[in-house]
Amino acid sequence: MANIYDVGRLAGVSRSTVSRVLNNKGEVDAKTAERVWTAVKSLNYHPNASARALVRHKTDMIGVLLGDITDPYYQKLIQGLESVTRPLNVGVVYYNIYQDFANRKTGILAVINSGKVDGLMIVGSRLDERTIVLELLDCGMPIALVERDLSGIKVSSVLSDNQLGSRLAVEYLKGLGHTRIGCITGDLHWQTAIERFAGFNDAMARHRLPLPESHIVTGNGAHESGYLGMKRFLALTPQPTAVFACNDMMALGAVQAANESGYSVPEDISVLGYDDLVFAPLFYPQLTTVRQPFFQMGAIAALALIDQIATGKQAAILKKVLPVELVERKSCRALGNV
Amino acid sequence: MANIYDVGRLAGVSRSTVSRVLNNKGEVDAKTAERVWTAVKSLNYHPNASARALVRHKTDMIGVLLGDITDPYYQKLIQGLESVTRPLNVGVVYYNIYQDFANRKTGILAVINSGKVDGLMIVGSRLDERTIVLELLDCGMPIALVERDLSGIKVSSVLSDNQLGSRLAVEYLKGLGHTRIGCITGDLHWQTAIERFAGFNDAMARHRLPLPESHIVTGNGAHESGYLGMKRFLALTPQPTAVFACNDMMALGAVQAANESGYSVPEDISVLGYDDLVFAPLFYPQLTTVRQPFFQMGAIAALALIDQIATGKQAAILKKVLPVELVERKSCRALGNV
DNA sequence: CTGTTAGCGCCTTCAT
DNA sequence: ATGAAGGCGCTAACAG
Repeated sequence: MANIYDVGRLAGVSRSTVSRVLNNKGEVDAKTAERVWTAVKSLNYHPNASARALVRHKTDMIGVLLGDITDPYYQKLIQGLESVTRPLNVGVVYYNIYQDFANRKTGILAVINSGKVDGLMIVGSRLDERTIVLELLDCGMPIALVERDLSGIKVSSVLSDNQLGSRLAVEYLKGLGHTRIGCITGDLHWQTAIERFAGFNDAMARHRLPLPESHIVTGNGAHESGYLGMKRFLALTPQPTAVFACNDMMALGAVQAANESGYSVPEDISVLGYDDLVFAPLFYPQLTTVRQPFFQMGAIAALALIDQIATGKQAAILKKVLPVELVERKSCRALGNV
Repeated sequence: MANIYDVGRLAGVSRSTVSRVLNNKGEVDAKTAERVWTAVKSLNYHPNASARALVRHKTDMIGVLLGDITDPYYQKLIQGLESVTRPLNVGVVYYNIYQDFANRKTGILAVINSGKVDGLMIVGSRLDERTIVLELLDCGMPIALVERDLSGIKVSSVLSDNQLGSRLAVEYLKGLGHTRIGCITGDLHWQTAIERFAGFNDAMARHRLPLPESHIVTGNGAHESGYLGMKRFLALTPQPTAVFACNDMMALGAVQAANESGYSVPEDISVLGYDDLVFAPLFYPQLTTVRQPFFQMGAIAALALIDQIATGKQAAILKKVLPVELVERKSCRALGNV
């Protein structure tokens, strides 16, 4: 593996000059530069990343903290964030929390303090993990939060408008003629879930739609809890005519429960999801759902983080709330001709 | 950020001693070691990764080349590989090829040559990319292949028995009484797809099941091609009574097409998938499918790679073919009482 | 058992 | 416009 010294020797210049042309810094004679480049090419030279990181105090890597990278929930978010990191040549390392933030804290701190990454993106986190996030923030490392807000703290965060999303859902369903609407919430330890549920309650009240307690099931975001929620609704008399599942995973569970019980969606009961995961349109019936702009969120957060890294630690403060939209597909139907 | 020098000063020892206790190398007086550890803790010291990598010529990072990390196809594979890397404290960086291996080659080479990773795991790759893989291999970097075999080349590779999988599928369907079985193949530029298709043909012939050309649709692994394939089968007279989709994604597409055309699965037509993706049981109907041992494959490949890294470049040669199994769920039914 | 010394490969003033 | 020299933080002989 050739190093910068070899290149210099082959090009007949000093290492400093090689470094200059490689990094486009300082004035270098065009002829010399060319000689250097040909040497670089012929030696198939690539600067050693560790050496460079050591002297620059910068690794061109960012870390991403998330629950589990294999969760479909993160698909578009990752695509969005990589869409900005790739062209900038910054690498990304994913750290799976597996919903065990507290126990993984030391590992994360080690990563941060060992200088493996220049900044950290934290996607989601439970409400009770506030202090952990604050500790991370304390390290002086640039940080960007996604789907999580830290009231009173100066930190970049990008969110989507969950309250709006739930309102759109309710209004869409109401527009279709539904009045008995059930809701399966997410895990209420999460900011996102709380906001969606609040938005739902709010919209139901505003539109004077009845909301008996039996029409609310506290889920946890998992497929099974959607399944169970739907079973409960199906046992009611009268049944809700529509179910708002606070994420797509639960919506799938709900659809499965309905099917198994001999009901079909949307003929017998409508199901509305939230997130618009990649597979939402691949399902039968294709899921009508509230689309969260994951791709943008990932991209914006990455941009904010990289900007902080470039300009100095935790300099740029931004709170960005993105709008959401309802994507109409096939899992809800208009009432009226029942 | 404290460095090794600070620790030494606080503990009243030289940096070498600190290094020794940190790395458990050489004999160190227990008392001294303790003083060092307390200094380490009180300073919240973590060795700088870049400096360490520079002198050790080892980053404790491995790279993973795959199509797109957000593809559900990789879920369990990643879980498996991380299950071995995490306890060993080796980091992993994912490089998405996005089916554009050739154009990303230079980027990959840069990563390799800049010493960002100690080894490379390559998951899949098209047949015509053989030379690219060979080039990568030429870099002298430890490499492990997954779902790809390089005939005549010394390289670790872990595969699953695709031929067996297809045979199991055919035999299962035959056991259920099906004789008219359609097949939607994957993209035949991929080793995996070729093997599955070969296995299917083979098993059909061995069991003397009729296989008119119309019962074979060349797909590409995507949802839509499963959809299209099913539409073609549905247009046939007589229709196949069962469809073997060579991956779950296409199986979903096939189910959707059937549903849309007013047929239901498995009552009117059976659908059998391949892969057993995480969402296979979350679907309605729950997908009967051939399970590939992704988790194990990822783990074994990671182990092989790490072993190569530890013992020396490209030392261990291994070719491991893992068995597959058929997971019976709800998308196929027995014929007979039609 | 512990300290001294010499780099790992690169970037960056400071001279020239 | 270019070279010389020092140092980023750490590990690994080599002395003692």
